[in-house]
Amino acid sequence: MNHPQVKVDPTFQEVESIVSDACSRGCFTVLVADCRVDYHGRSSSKMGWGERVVLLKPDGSVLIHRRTGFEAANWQPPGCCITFSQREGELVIRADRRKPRETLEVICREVALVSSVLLKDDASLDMLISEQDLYSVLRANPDLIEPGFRISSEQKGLGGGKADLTGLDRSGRYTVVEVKRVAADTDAVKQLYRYISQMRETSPDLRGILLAPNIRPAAKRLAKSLSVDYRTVDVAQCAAVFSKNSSKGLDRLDLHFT
Amino acid sequence: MNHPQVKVDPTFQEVESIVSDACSRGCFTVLVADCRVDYHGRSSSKMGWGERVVLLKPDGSVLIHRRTGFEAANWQPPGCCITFSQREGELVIRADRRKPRETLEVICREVALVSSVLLKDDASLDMLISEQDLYSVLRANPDLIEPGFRISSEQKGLGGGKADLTGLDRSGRYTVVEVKRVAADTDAVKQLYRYISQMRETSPDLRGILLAPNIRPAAKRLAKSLSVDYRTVDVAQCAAVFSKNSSKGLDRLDLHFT
DNA sequence: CACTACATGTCGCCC
DNA sequence: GGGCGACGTGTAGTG
Repeated sequence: MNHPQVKVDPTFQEVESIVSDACSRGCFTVLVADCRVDYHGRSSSKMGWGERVVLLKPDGSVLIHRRTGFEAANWQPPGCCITFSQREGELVIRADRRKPRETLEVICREVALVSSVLLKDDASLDMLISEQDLYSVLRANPDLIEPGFRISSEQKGLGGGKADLTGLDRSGRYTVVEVKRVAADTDAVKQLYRYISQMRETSPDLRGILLAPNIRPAAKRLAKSLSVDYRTVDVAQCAAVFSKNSSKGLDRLDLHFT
Repeated sequence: MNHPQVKVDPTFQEVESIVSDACSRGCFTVLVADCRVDYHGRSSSKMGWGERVVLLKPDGSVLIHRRTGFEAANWQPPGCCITFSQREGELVIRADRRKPRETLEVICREVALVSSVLLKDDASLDMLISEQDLYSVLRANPDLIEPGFRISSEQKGLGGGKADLTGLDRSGRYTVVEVKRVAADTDAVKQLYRYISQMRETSPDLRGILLAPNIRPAAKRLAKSLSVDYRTVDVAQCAAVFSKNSSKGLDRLDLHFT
């Protein structure tokens, strides 16, 4: 594994030299600094002096993390231009974005640690049970939607969006199915209803089924009032089916539930 | 400024001792490690071996950052329980969340750097032009909504949500105003329409105005079909008014546009 | 605890 | 490049 370059209590000179070297070599840089931060762009923010962890990535993204909280206090997305300068005994890290025009300035009065490392990382991040994977399992096991259900299309384009699944229920009624991997909220109901209301102009007998692990109370009420049916799907079971068959090297079309 | 504790190429023993010490003292920990990551919860993901930067915060949040990209590849929000263990020559960092039940495992086969530091940071992060601030400016300058407009209420609670502003237009027609700091999308129109449709039961002559810097075409069409009016607001101008008056120490009630 | 609206959301897909 | 919807969205405010 690549050795990180580390310097405790560096001078601003050392920070600049280490970081500019890091940038040119595509390194990931971590700073611990006593700084204040100004941001201007879609919004504006100002954060006073305090000690934070600053991440500088080789793709031009910047993250300023405070002691607590999941989200970065300030940031700049990938693709922005990072420059350094010194003024009045302070080190200024500036990250500029073009579109939308946004500027971020990290003014450091002291840097406690600078570290840069060339990260070797070719792995892919695989979401093991995405909404797509759910479709695969459902396509191979339409009974999980409703006993006797027959799927006729997947991701069928409709005005203003795509219907997840369409098909015929056991009584032969044409049905649009909206699949959610997480709890269905009112937006999911509205989304499904948008498809249905368009198609009902031509086929008034159309059914709508919202398929999700569970449903929020407000969404349930809305579904009821809009005559949209709701059915539960066991995502864990689908994930098990999916991973079981994936490990056998089967194509998604053959993900049969046994 | 507090000195960071740093160790290059630490043994797993050293990592555990440094990090457990860090956690107990409320320190912020940064690891550079060759690791793979498993996540299970609302979704599931698997990421193979690679070198990443792992942040462990004293509030229990975990972030795993890869070489590029703004977002963390895997994470755990604040409040989760972090434990360490060693098995088969690997260091396992486990972060568990209760609600929803989610688990994150970072399996390290090598740690290149561990650093922990007690961050001193009492500053507040001030967003200089929030939606609230926009209301302040609009309240003091209702003509920015529409010439002759008179505001009667702010954040008025309605069934299932809050109307940003209500008031009377120059002709005395009762009006609900939905304010957006960014481009208005279809959700904004739907949100406003929900308020209006409820209130139209009692006052059928009700107007709805969507006030935003600009509007998406789909939202514009929807607004038209639902008889919701749309007007632009210059957020930059409002921000200028806001900051100008704020610097004079004026109360929000007095943010007059001059 | 559940629901709602906001976010410098970011990201990826498709036109 | 802009529009549009999804996200393990997270977060704050409120009943």
